[in-house]
Amino acid sequence: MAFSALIEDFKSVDTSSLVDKVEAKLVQLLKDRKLKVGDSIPKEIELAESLGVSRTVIREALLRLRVMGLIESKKKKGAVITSPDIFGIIGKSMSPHVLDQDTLRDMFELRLILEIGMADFIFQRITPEDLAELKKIVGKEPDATQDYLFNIEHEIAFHGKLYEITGNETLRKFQRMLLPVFDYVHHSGLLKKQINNKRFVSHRGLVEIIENGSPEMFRNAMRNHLENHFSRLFD
Amino acid sequence: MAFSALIEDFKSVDTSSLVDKVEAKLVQLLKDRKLKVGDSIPKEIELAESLGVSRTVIREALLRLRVMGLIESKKKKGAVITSPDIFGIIGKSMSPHVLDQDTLRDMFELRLILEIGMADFIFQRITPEDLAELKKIVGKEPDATQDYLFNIEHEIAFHGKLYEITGNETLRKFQRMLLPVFDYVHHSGLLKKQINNKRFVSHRGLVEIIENGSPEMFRNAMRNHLENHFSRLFD
DNA sequence: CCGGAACCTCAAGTCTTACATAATACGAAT
DNA sequence: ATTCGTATTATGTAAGACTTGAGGTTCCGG
Repeated sequence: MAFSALIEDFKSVDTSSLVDKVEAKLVQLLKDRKLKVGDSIPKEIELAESLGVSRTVIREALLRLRVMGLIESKKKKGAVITSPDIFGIIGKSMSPHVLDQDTLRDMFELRLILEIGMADFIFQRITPEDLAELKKIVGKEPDATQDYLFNIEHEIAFHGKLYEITGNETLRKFQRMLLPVFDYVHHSGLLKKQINNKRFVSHRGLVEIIENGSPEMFRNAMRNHLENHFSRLFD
Repeated sequence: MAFSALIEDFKSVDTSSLVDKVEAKLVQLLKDRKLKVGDSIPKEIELAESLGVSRTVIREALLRLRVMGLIESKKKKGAVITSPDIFGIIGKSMSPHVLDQDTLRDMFELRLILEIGMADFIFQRITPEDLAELKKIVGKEPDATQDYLFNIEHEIAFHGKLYEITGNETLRKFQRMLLPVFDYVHHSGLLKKQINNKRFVSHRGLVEIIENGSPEMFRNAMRNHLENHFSRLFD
């Protein structure tokens, strides 16, 4: 079919803007050069001249890379490669208000998935100090009647510590990004079912399992601990 | 100490650039106005005038929002709000080559966490059609001696289907982002331990559990299924 | 009355030039 | 030699002009 081939050709005319092309070229340049973090790239003017476009276009392309966290530009040094802090970047752009409801719900679920799934890493990497700190945290565990804000604070401290124990920095960042979303979903009217405050496995119980149990036991206990959230999703 | 207080004061001097401020103002504007997707924001020139800065600055601020996926600008229409596709955005910026080793390893682990943690959602939301498709996929499960590429393809098909079953679109996007990273880490020399090809619980076994078992059983089976990866991390 | 072609308009995209700012390098002065 | 100031340099900000392409309008022909 000469026709479909032709269509394909038409499709392939680049509808992309100048900046798009430059951006692609720069990214490719970065990849090719096997750049390391801290390495610096040519000056804006040099790039402009060598690519035959204005400095404006170069700046816009560089700006994109900067927003994506690929580079960082200093006043005199020019631009240097940086290791992108993925979730830091998204975190900025992602306040709950701008996300649609489906995504919000998805992220709510994502937290549950993570905390159940990370059992093995907790057991593998926990140190005696970690355990001591966990015990200290649950030592102050408030009962259900206690002040609401204090409960929240305690929740964050405990679960945050668990993430920390996994030794997975990316996971922690991810959690920090999820945190406001989770809170938002939890309290906005997004989930129809009411908040259930039955207590299942407590933080104390989880720590007990971390100390004497297995990842398998922990997963089940955590699943149980999170039952209040699950029931709002599933019932 | 008057000194440290002074230092604190000095820290609080506004080191942010003009564009930073404008960006913040715009984001705030978006939040305040309770904008809906598809709504459009003022023209660049108007913004420039009303904020008292040059169009250049406005453009850069807008560009940031665009890169973050908050807005989209058309030739004549001006800029309109869009629902940000979080992982789509990062996916673009995030080829394995630009990530440092720790982050790569973190993301490798993240996949393991997700697949173990998502058990409940699979059981809750699977449909008979999903189950049939899973069976069809494992029906073609290659044995270990088979062609390497075919194995990869099969892996992706099977695990990808599991993500799909969870009904969590954000999770799927996250996985698609993780995929190349996982593959990269798996084959680069990042993990010292050799690839182990012992077979543990098979895909077939997982499907069997999905059909007749419980989330609890599935988590353990999946943990076992992924043992080859875990052992490379832990041993 | 309707369809559509030619034209117009507008806002974003691109380019150019000029100046401001901040970090570094280097040299002079104490 | 240390310190201060100055020159240099590359990014940051500004302003103005021109280009482009998508939307709207007019007006002609059916």
